[in-house]
Amino acid sequence: MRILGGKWKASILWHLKDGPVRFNELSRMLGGASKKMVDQRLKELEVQGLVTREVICDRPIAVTYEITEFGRTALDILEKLKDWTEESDF
Amino acid sequence: MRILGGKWKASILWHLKDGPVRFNELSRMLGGASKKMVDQRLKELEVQGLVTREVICDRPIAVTYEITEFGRTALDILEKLKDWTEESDF
DNA sequence: GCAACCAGTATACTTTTAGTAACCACGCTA
DNA sequence: TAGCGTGGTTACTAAAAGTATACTGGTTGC
Repeated sequence: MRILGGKWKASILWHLKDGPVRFNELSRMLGGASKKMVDQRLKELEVQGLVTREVICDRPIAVTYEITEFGRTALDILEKLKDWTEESDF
Repeated sequence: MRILGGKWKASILWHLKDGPVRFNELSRMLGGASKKMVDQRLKELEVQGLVTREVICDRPIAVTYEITEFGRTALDILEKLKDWTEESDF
């Protein structure tokens, strides 16, 4: 729970599952999350090795975030959790 | 995360896996958790249907908490999470 | 030159969660 | 009858998590 808990980490991983996504795109996907939150969570996920940060070009500054193989193993478990919540009546 | 998150719920379910446990016994098992914390989490788990509360009013007031079948399905997933954290280097 | 977009940073604030300490009513035992 | 253990409750504080808003410095397109 310390590693994957909180309001946003699972959502971030979920939104990265189909490939790299840019910072602002991700912010929009997450709707209610402030940039600060997205930024903080991404930094944590990067330190944890679940996500990688890549600067695509300096000129029009572009950064993408991509889920790692290790991050996908986390996502597998999060999907099981999701299935469980959907089977029950929460 | 809203359902199973927080610092104590997973530990409580874990300690109930081998059968009913009394309130104070559970408090001691959880070490650093105050009675208030244990009480609050148990109430939530009861509302969620993961745990049942039974008053065994033998005259010396005794209450036990027991994990439900549904609670065990949650425990299965929490064990997967635990395995995952142990495979990685957290 | 201006607006809008990019990837952030800074600061202040509110809300939620965790935790402490003291208390109650009851029963048992020395 | 004093002190312990049982299952709580109440009032409070501290810390973590999240929100809001403004800001920087650069780029793109008109």
